[in-house]
Amino acid sequence: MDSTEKKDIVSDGAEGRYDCIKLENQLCFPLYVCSKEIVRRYKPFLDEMGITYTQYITMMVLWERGSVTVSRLGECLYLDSGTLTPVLKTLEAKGLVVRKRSAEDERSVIVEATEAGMALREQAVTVPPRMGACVNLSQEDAMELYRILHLLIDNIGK
Amino acid sequence: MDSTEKKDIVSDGAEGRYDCIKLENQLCFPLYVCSKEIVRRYKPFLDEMGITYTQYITMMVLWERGSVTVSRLGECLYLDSGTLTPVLKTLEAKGLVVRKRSAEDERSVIVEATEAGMALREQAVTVPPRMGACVNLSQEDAMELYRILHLLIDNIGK
DNA sequence: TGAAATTAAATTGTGTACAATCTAATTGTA
DNA sequence: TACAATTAGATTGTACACAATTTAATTTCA
Repeated sequence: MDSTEKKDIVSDGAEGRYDCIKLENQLCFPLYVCSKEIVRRYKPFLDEMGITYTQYITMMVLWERGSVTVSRLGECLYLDSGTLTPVLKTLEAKGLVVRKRSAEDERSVIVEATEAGMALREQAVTVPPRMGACVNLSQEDAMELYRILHLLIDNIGK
Repeated sequence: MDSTEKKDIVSDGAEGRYDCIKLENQLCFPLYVCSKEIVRRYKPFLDEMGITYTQYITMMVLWERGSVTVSRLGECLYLDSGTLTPVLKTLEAKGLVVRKRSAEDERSVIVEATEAGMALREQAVTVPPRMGACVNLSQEDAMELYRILHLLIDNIGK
């Protein structure tokens, strides 16, 4: 059984030819699934805050940096204006951010958190501990994952 | 400098309180970025085939399994009918798949690749080698990443 | 057996993502 | 200094992704 199985893997040319496009042999697919599913897990916590995941990471940048231009925001989040413009309009409609044209360069739009936006930070700090429990990776695996993902991001950026 | 820096990290209470919601301390964010950016890298290759990433992974399941129901497809791809129905209609319009109601259970819809859909497999096998070059991870890191992502998927599924 | 519960897809509505294009402001340079 | 090139955002169009709801078929079980 062992030897025939081994033989199969090597000799089965018909199977081997398409191995590289099997779902289970992809690296991209589990990446895509993990991203999607973890964002989905965030939803109940973010619902409490009345924002979506994209809005959440946008607020993270504003909490950390105060005010930033749309283009800087795009660099931080790997998103373009086609995505950010509607997200920022939504956040503005919710009263969490304000947008204003830069005085020095009228092309740029400066975004910053309002008082309500900054206040949301207090609810936000309760999210990671609760998420961590549900991700449930060992410290070593989490660090390894972190390291490799950032390596990958650097490589993709070329 | 070293000691003051160390002291800062420990003593700066104002910063420390919000560390957990800094973008750089997230695990989910690089996951989200990697997924997005890698899918974007696939685009030129998939454009040659005339399909999108979601359509590509759908075809992978069909190439591998022959015919499957929409719900089985959803289990494989972690997608629901709200996403799959329009994707499958598009693939059908392109002549790559056919959909038919199951005879045994009229609720189920069976999807399978057409001849044109199966033929596309020949172009598909050229994609992973070309993508691999652009991802550029060591064999060890790729395997580690694969392992941890699947661990994560298992954990999230609870 | 027949009504209630369950299941499978489809539909609807909201919110991203991103390519491509457009407009307006700024910069570079001949 | 005009004018071409660049840059910043916004807009448009296409394609997911998912929650919630709906419809139709099948199962359960009182």
